[in-house]
Formats: sequence, C-alpha cells, structure tokens
Amino acid sequence: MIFGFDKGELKILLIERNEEPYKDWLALPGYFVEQQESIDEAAARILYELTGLRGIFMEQFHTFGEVKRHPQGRVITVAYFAMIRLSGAKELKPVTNYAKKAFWHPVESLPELAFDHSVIFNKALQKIKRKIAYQPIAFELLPEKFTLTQLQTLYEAVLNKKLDKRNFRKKMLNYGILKELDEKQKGVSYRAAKLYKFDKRKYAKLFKNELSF
Amino acid sequence: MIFGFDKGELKILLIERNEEPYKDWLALPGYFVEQQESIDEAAARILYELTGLRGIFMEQFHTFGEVKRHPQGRVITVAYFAMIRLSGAKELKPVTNYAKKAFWHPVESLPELAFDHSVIFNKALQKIKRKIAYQPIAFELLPEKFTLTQLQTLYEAVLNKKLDKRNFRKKMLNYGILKELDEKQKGVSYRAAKLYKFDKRKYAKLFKNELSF
DNA sequence: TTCACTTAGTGTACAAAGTACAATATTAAT
DNA sequence: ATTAATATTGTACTTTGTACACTAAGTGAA
Repeated sequence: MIFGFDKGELKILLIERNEEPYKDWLALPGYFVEQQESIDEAAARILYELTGLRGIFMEQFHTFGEVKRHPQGRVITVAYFAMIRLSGAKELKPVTNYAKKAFWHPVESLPELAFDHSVIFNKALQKIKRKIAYQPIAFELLPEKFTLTQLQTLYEAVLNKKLDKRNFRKKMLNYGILKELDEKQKGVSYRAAKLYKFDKRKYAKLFKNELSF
Repeated sequence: MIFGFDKGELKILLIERNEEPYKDWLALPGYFVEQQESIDEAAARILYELTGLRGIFMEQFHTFGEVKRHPQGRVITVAYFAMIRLSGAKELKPVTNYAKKAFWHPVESLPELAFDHSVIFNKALQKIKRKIAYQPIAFELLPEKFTLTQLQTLYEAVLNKKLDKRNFRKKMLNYGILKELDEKQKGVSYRAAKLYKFDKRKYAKLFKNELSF
C-alpha cells in the first residue's frame, strides 16, 4: 500500500488488474514472491513492475493467511506500506502486463477492491492514523520544502479532523526535527509563508527505537 | 513466542528440537502451516502440539522472509507472540515428537537458538518493551488476583529498570482498569497487601483501537 | 505484651506537555 | 490607500509525569 498526499487529500495507489481472477477490478499492487528473493525484495520488485516506482522504503505491515482469500488456491499475502511524496507527479507506468494501469485514488470513498484488499487497506489506514499521532511519519508525504500550514493540512487529512493552528505549530517546532529555511513560498497571492525542511538526522536520534525509516 | 513471568523474571517458552536440521538445539516453538488452516489457526495448533498449551490468544508480530533462513529450502516464517500467566505451573508436554521437550527460560542470558530464532526473539522483546510503555498489556502475565507490588515487579522485569513506587501506583490506578478487591494477600510473614483484578471491560473501552486482546 | 522487622501505603512540590482561545502582521491585488 | 487572504504569535489553564521519604500494618520472636 503506497500512500501519497496531494491537494489536501490522502491518496492510495491502486492498479487495474489485467488478469483473472478479478480481471478489470481495482486492487492494491501485489504479486508473487520468487524463490530467490526475500519478501522485502519481492515487495520492491513488484511495486516497480506494477507502477514503475523504484527505491521506496516500505515497512512490513501484516500477513494475511485465511484459507479462502484467493478463489484459485491458497495464497498468503505479506502486506507492506509506504508513504511517498507526490511532487512532480511521477508517471505511473506498469512494466508488466499484469496491471493495465496504476493511479492514485483518495482514501475516502474507495470502491470495493479485488480479493480481500479492502480489508487489508482499512487495517493499514487505521494503523497509520494511530502511528502518526505519536510519531511524525508524515513528512515523507510532503515535498522537500513545505510550509507549516501544508504540514497541518496533511495531519488533518490523515486524522480526518481539524487541529488548532497555534498548538500544532508549537508541537511540531518543539519536536526539533524541522529546519527553518531562509526561503519563502512563491507564487501565492497573499502573505508568503516560511518554508521548512524535515531534519532526518535529528529525527533518527529521537526515534531510533521505532520502526519507520 | 510465548512470554511468561515467574519469580520476578520474564521468561520465554523454548523447545528442544528433535528433528534435523538443528536437532537437539533450542528453538522457538514453530512448524509448518497446513493447506486447510489459516495462519492464525496454524499458530495455535503448533503451539499445542509442541507444548500442550491451548487457548492462548496470540498476536501476529512479523514475517521473516530472507532467502537462506532454513538450510534445507525456502521457508517463510510468520511469527506470533503471546503473554500468559504461569500460575499453577501448567505441565508442558509435547504432543508430537518434533520437540523433545518444552520449558521456560529467562529472557536474559538466552543461549543461541536454532535458525534465525535469536533474531526473531530479540525483535519481539524490543517490541514488547515499547508496547508495555503505552499500553497495559502486562496483566496477562500475572495471576488473576495480584498486588500492586507484583505488578510493579513485572513492569520492572520487562523494562529492565527500577520504577518509583508512588508514581507507579498513581499511574496504574489512574488508568481505571484495576478493580480493588476485598481480599488480601495470604501466607506472607509481613503486612499483607490488597489484591487487585484487571478489569477487561474497562480496558477494552480505553484501548479499543489498539491491537492486543 | 512488647519489640523488631518487613513490606504496604500514602502526598506534595515541581516540571513538562497538552489545550483552548483571538489579535496583529504581511503580502498581493485592486 | 484599501481590501482580502493567509501567516504568525502568547497566555492562562489543565493534565500528566517525576522526584522524593515517612508512617501504617501485620508477623514472628523474645
């Protein structure tokens, strides 16, 4: 599951299947592990083959092993997720023909997905909501330079609720993992906001015992 | 991985293997998933076969999928963990002969285990330490009725550090998930402490969005 | 019955983190 | 100069976490 953030909305990367079963349905990107690759490697390879995306760090999430998940046989799925920035609107182009196309879809109002992928997706979304509350994982979703308002909008999208501006800023700046830049937003027709960068080194010190990154 | 708590020590359930490879080595209990069972069911069945323990709720933890984990072929392991009370010292008796015996071992000073089980174990221990800090999962390790001092000793064992008595009590009682009983400890040669019970219903309300139980 | 011993049980002052709330500052466009 | 839009800032209060030491209660031995 690849999450992205664009125009104030949290989005998930889906594919349109080009194979039976569930041909033409929407699904989470996924395929089979090969004999000579680890499951982490398989996740990276399959993401590339289905979407053209490379070099994205994915975190293992949960393994789904009910007996009748796949209509044609026993399949156990190890699910991963990642959060990425959608800046520059990278082209999404399947390299194999298992998928017809890949595209971003808002996490709200997701249609029913192939197999039990809706179940998998909902479990992941819940986890992200829990996680973002105590761990600033959201920076991966933003462009490299961002304003505090953009960051807040992202949090509001993920948590699906309004946050207080002053308190949000106080908290984020207190983490000490934001670097204030000497630059301002450009191209807006109102007061331009300061730009910030996410400081990965400080983040690593703070959360070295945690999972992400 | 089944964790237990006894005599102030956190312990882990190990088996002595009775099959090649790693015959006679110590290992975490585990075996193969059958075609017609879910991975959750397999975990429960295998635990029973190797130790005689039944009806223990296990939480899925992580899936290990490196290529060369098993010397004789490709094996992907879905690891689970559980915490149980050791009251009454249930007998541990393998039902199959894959294991010679099953026994409890203190988590400190664990010998090297078969396969990559030491890696798996260490990752689980870390996770438990993190988790117990923000979620009172430790009650499963105690007898049904316990004193606050016993509870504190358990926390100290898991976290491997001393805690302040007054602050610990304040915090635990403030959670509102302990029921004070009209009973006292018996058989001690000093002032007997009040006994408490863990209130699962209140716990469920408080942590309904979390994983455990 | 008293005394010694062992653990149970308790409170206060301070620091840190979270929350509720609204006015002024800056810039662009007209 | 004015308007319109968003950026930026502080304070009072509540809640939570932390450091710290004495008294209470029960047992067992003399």
